[in-house]
Amino acid sequence: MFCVKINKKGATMSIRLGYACINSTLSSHKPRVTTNRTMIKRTFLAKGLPYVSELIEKNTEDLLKILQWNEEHGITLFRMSSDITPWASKYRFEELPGYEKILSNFQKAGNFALAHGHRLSFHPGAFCCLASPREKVVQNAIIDLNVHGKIMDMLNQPRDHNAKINIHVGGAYGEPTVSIERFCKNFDRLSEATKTRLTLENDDKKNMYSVKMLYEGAYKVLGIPIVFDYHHHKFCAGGMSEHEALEMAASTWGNIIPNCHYSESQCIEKNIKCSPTAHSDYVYNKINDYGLNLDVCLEAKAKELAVLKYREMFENHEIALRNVV
DNA sequence: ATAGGTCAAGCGAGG
DNA sequence: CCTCGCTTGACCTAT
Repeated sequence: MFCVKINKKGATMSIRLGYACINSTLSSHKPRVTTNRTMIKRTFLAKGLPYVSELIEKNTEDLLKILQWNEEHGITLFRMSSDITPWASKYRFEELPGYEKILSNFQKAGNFALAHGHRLSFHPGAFCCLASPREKVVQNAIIDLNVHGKIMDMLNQPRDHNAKINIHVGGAYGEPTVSIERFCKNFDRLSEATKTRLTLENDDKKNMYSVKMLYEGAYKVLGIPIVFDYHHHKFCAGGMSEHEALEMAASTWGNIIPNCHYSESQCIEKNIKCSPTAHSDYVYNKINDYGLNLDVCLEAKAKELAVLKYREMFENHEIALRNVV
């Protein structure tokens, strides 16, 4: 079924664009506006929770500022940075001296998002391996994921995949079928706040997880929706075309708008030798939605500027054309 | 103020 | 064996 969204100007569009973690415009302001204040281990050990609390208070204040900037620029899809709460797997938020303020900041930001129809998400790090054969690694992954679930709760976000916490399976260990079974077993150990929001993304390495493998190994077992990454699919297609893989991923979302990632290769953009999986600053091609209604997070180094540029290249142009016709 | 080296965690790919 | 890439450049010290 084809759904059409109407934006404020009354134009039709079937892709909502967003970006990840950093607003480059605001982070170059003085004083800078960022949610990415963090610290190295030595500083964490030396300064402890009071300093952590101080940074999180600033980060959470700035989250609201970024969302306000997004609202002013018509961007309603945003992936939050896990750096917003540095070292959060090592303490409980309630232990922080500024906890009340932090909770309040989170609530303000989350309520702003709800009030203006913004969709927020997380993408916890590559170190988060729920499929690991090593129990200690799994325990760390569970703690880290549950921190993200807790933050989504503090943000008053729904306990469903609108407020997604997206990860990769984390490792195939040469036996992907066995490893994704282990992933499913460990999924049960997560908190409700996390389980209800968790999604899985296809990998960019051919010995890891394609959309089809995620579908068979995790969606059919647990109902976990699949985030389709256009760029990754090029390196791990699992025998499917882009269209087929996107359709399959989109079918896992029920009544929630499917979330996708889109990026392009830096070596092509810059005409240099580099890893083909490294991301470009901007994106240059029109994203094919194959007639689906999608939320697409641009993974481009220029961040929000890449969203604005994409719109200039494609959406404004289309609107202009439509007005002519 | 800025440059340069360094930085929690896991895994897989490539040299 | 080492480095890179990944959710992301930011932190910290010396100058």
